[in-house]
Amino acid sequence: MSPVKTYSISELSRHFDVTPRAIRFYEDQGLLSPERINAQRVYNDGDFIRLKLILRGKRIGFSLAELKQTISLYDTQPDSKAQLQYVLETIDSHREELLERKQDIQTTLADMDDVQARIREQLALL
Amino acid sequence: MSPVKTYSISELSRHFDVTPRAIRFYEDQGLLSPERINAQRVYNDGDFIRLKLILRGKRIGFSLAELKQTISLYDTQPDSKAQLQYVLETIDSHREELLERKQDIQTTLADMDDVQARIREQLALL
DNA sequence: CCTTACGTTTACGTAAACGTCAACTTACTC
DNA sequence: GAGTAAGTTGACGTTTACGTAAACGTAAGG
Repeated sequence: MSPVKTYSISELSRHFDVTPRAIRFYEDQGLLSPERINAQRVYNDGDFIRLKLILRGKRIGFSLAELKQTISLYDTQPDSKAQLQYVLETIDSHREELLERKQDIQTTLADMDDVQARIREQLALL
Repeated sequence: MSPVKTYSISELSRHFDVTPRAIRFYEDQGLLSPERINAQRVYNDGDFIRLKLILRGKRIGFSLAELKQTISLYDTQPDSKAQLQYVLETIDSHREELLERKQDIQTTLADMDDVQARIREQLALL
C-alpha cells in the first residue's frame, strides 16, 4: 500500500549528472542492487541515497572498493556488542582520514591567499 | 657561493614516502625538472617544495595534468596586467572547487556523527 | 505495423598513475 | 679492481573507472 517513489536509470543519470554506464558499473561492483521489472532496473529512495553517498565519496577521493565497505557498514544492522564497537572504531579511523584531507585543503586555501596577496601587490605597482 | 641544499631521488623517496618510480614519472609528465650531474638527478629546495605540492594536490584529488597547470601558474612570473588578472581569477575558481570538496567532507563528518550516535543508543540498550 | 525512445548484456578500448622487470652505468669501499 | 649500493633508461604489465560500439528486447505513439 505504501506508494514507494521509484526512478529509472536515466532519471538518476540526469539528476546526478552521471552516465547510465557509470550507474551500471557501480552495480557491477556491488555498490547498488536495484529491483528489476522485466530486466529493467528500478531504483527506490534507498538506492537514490546510496548513489548520492557514492558520488560524494568519490569526490572526496575514496575508491569504489572503499565505498562499498563503508556503505555496507552503514547499511547493515549489527547486533552484537562487539560488532557495534567495531563499527564505532572504523568510523573513527575514517574520520581521521577525512580530517587530514580537510587540513590539506585548508593549507592549500592559505597558499592561495598568499599567492593572491602577492599578485595584488604587483598589480598595485602598475 | 650560496650553499644550496640538494637531494638525491632516494632521499626524496624516503622523505615523502613515494617510490623513485613515481618521482621519475612526475618528471616525465613535466611536473619536475631537476638538474643532472652525470645523468644523475639532483633536486634542490624548489623541487622539494614542488614535490610537496604535487603530493598534497594528489591527496586532495587533483590529477597530475591539473597540478602541472596550477604549479606552473604559481611558478611563472606574469608581467602584464591582464596576465595577473587571469591568475587571480583562475585561483578563485580553484578556490570554489576546494570549498565544495571541503563541504563534502563536512557533510560526511556530520553523517558519521549521526551514525555513531545511533550506535551508541543501541549500545546503551544492551 | 513501423518508428522512436529507452533499456539490456557482452565485450573490447582507454586514460591515468604508477609497478615491475631487465639491462646497464656510476659511485664508493675494501 | 672486485663487489656492492644507488641510479639510469626503456618497455611492458596492472588497476581503477568508466567509454564506446554492437546487437538486441520492450513499450508507447502515430
